[in-house]
Amino acid sequence: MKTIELEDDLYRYIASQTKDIGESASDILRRLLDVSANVSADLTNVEESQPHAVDTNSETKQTVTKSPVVVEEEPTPVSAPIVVETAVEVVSHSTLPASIAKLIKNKKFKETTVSVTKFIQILSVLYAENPKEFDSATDIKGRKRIYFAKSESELLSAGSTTKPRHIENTPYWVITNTNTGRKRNIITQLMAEMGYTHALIDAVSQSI
Amino acid sequence: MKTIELEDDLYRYIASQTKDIGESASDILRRLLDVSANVSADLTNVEESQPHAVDTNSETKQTVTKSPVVVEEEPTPVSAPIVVETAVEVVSHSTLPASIAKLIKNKKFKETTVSVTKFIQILSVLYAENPKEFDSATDIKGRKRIYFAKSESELLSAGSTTKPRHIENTPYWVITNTNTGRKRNIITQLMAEMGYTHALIDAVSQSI
DNA sequence: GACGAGATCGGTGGGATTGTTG
DNA sequence: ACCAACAATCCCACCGATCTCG
Repeated sequence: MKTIELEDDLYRYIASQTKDIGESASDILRRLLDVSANVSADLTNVEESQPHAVDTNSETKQTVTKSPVVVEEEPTPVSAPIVVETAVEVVSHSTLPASIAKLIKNKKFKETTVSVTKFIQILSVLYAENPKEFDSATDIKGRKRIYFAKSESELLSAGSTTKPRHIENTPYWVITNTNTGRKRNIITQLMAEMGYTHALIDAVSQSI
Repeated sequence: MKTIELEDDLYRYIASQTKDIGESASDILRRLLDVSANVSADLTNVEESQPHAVDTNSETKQTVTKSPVVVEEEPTPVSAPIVVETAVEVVSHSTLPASIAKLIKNKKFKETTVSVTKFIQILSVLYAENPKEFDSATDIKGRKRIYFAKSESELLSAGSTTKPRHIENTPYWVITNTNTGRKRNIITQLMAEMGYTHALIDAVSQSI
């Protein structure tokens, strides 16, 4: 066995070409490159685990902060009205404000109890505000999963049950199978990389 | 960067497809698979500059071209973001600065809190700066462990739980299971043997 | 691949701390 | 016995995704 390095996007592309569950990198590449296998054994290493440790779960810490940004609450019509679909609620058509500062003050937004919905909306607005910065900040990722991608399949292939969701009015998809604490983390990391101020970042994270 | 394992013959086949001297595995595979590089390359300028994304109406221009991956867009009632295809693309190698002096001033680098990450990056750049000197300096070692080797297994066999890591864009692997102090030591010893000035060595060690 | 959301808890990686050696 | 240098155990914070609950 030999080891080679691949840039992340290339790796994801290759992974996404998996046809059979459990295929190795070699299997996939052989198919793509049309190179037939030689007849020899290939072993797969199994990782062993460590005894576990104490669990301190601090992913969800609540600190109430006031948003430092003073903005008008008036919802500004954005070019594209977005459709919020919920099984429970009645809200169907809403218009997202043009800036996050406004979004998090928006009445409809604040009334939402479903954090995934807020999560997606925040991302949508962040993209609208600055597509380029958003673009380059989407490389944030967890230990195994990637958080953003331009296709559902890319996210699916980097983890199991990631529950990808499309971000409205955006070429991006996000992972959704996370607790609220992690959703806040993702927003925090993303905004930090996009260059937002600490204060605004806090306010937005808090709003989920 | 991601690492994958390939069966030997497949590896040899891919290596044999090298067209330009010094091509990386990614370069070769991109050509063979017809996957273009994404332009992102976050070569964050050393001398600062993160636009504070407060202002909105900036142009929405998409420049990232994607691989053959199918992007499934959800039908939106209104005009979806337009993806402009670009032919231009160059960057494919590492996004690290070319010299340690720059590396330790780099914003992204300084923001990193994980010392292992910085450790690896420093080594990667040191190698890039002077592979030959680096080469001959890698013989430094501890009482039982060796610190550098060209393969993971070599390091594993010279100690228990050494947590070897591959140094990007380099044929080397390093030991990682050390406290920060020792990481500094290793850098210090290495750079000393490579002939760097005391001042620079200090600055770099300090930066971890 | 079809119920969705997300808290809970098992897993893992970082590296300070503690044990070991000359 | 003590000290400095080194090794690697082990605790903690972070991350993933299963599983509970509405």
